[in-house]
Amino acid sequence: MLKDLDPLLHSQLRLGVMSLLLGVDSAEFTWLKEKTNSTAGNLSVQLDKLSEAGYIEVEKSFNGKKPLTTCKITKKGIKAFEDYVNNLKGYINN
Amino acid sequence: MLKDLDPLLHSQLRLGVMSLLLGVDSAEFTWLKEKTNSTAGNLSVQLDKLSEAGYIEVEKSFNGKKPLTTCKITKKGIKAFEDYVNNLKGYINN
DNA sequence: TAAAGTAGTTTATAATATAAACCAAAATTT
DNA sequence: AAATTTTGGTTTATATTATAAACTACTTTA
Repeated sequence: MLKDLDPLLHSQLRLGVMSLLLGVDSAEFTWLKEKTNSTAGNLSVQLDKLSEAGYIEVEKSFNGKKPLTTCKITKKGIKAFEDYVNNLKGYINN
Repeated sequence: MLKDLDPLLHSQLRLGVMSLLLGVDSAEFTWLKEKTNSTAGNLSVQLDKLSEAGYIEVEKSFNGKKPLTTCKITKKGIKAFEDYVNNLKGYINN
């Protein structure tokens, strides 16, 4: 039977962010923005959602005097991603 | 680079319908409703969207005097599904 | 023949995604 | 050195989407 897909991950931009974060130790806002080809506003909102869900950790610091936002996937995020992929397979593997 | 996901397919209910239709010759409205665990209203709307996109064909007939809605995936729908899955793999494989 | 069930559609509302507008500071241009 | 543009974002408004509620039309059952 088809399993429900975590609505937090079933969003192109949030899924893209999570996918990218899985492959790195941590990532900067601007890098994610470039890689996902998203607008800063949209990315900012979606990062907040992932952060509130505990799927990522967002650290806001300064690089000299410029703001620097760094993101890192959490254990919970990795688990959620894996579950999502497993459920998704029910849809796409016939 | 992450490819865009067809927004028509990147919806749990519509993806579920397409997935189910791939495995059968054709399917009745009530069967899809049961399998996807959706409400009739939601299913009706989403079938319309898939139909308008040419991803499925919807045939409305009568079973005796009861309405009977039958759905069938189209070639275009199969292609769109395959493309969607391929693009999705960029997000979930690694 | 009244009530309940079937098979849907239409419309209204809630949720979501996205874009536009904005902010503060830094770097660049004139 | 004052004005303009760029960087790195956030906030807010709007458009899109999903979902639920209400409705239609007909049928079956009590």
